[in-house]
Amino acid sequence: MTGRVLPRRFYSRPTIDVAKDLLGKVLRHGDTAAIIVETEAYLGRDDLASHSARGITNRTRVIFGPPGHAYVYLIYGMYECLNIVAEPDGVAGCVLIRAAEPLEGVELMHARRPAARRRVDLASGPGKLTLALGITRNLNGVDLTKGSLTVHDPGDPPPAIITTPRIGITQCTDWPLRFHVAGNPYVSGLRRV
DNA sequence: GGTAGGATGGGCT
DNA sequence: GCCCATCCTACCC
Repeated sequence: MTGRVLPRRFYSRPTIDVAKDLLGKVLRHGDTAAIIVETEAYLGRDDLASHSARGITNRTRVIFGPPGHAYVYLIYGMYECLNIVAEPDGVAGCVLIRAAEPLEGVELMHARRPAARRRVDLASGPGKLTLALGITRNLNGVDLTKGSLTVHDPGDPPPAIITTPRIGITQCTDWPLRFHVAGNPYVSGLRRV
């Protein structure tokens, strides 16, 4: 496999630190794997753009739970987004996985995403990424330190990180909580020539 | 090359 | 009933 599975303590830290440190790590699900190249931090309480801003509900319960678990939700009635819960148990905070570079199971990803003509488009967005890796809402709440959905540390040196405001939100639009690998062609929203 | 609009369903007021 | 952490297509330069 691609390095050791990230331990619980990796996730039991400030959400922003987890969001940055997830860049370059390998996300695995079933027969597919991809290198995380773009993330966004969603904080608790004062972050009105986060689902947890309004407190614990049936949907947001996972975000307040123990770190290292998956929060998967449906967006716009058609797509699913993968988040990874951070902060100690009882504290809200999660990291949206926005884009990844396909590593294994590329043929399977193309079959799941026929609209993607090129490899760089397979997982270059939060909805695309879950489709390519076959991640759905039935993985909501699963433990990422064991099971079919895991994150691994390939042991590479930390990448150079660019920080920008988050994308696609209507609240807290200026907060610098989006992170991506500098110069990486697999991030979302790039113009293709 | 660029963009406007539609698909589609769950969560919350 | 309205909002939404999105993506794709059609259409227009």
